[in-house]
Amino acid sequence: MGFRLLPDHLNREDQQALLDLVMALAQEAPFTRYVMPRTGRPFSIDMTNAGSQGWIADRSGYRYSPVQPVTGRPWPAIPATLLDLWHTHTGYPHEPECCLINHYRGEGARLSLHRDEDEETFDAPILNISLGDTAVFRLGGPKRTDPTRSFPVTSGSIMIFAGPSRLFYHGVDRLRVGSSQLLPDGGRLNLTLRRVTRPTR
DNA sequence: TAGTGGCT
DNA sequence: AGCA
Repeated sequence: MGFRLLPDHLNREDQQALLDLVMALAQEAPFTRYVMPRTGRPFSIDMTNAGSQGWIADRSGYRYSPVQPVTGRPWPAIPATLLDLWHTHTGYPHEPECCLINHYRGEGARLSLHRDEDEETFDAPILNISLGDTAVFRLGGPKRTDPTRSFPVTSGSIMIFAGPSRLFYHGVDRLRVGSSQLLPDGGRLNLTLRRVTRPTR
């Protein structure tokens, strides 16, 4: 089905280096708690982005934006380290345009079952990197009613959603708070690298 | 009808 | 897993 989980793939130094990059990015593009379309209810996680396109949400819907909606400034560039990981693990012949960064601060932080489907193209895989507390992850199939399975995703783990799994439902049920000491204040960071627009060739 | 990146 |  094209889904791959690489448990504990990144060593401690690589994880720390990525954490430092994220903290630097967050100085330029602050983490924001978005609200859900229609209901206006807030998410339980904070988000920011790097890249030419950033994933955002507000009462009118989900979409990609070239600027941070609060500051109006462009997102910072995707660091070379992450571009390297993208090419190594996806083999996709074009650059990713979005690195969505989700910050799960602790108990109660979750992301219910959904698909990444706001992109113009689904040809490119999605690369997912976990830092910090272990997440109880849930993976389903192409329909929301398909059977799901759940499994822990630890700090330094990488997931690749390629082929059919690119559009599989997935989510985070909860954190195992305190399972990692990587983040100074605990919690979990998740980076998802995506191609947003269809490459012109 | 579909909601549904949520809640019970 | 089912909901409304």
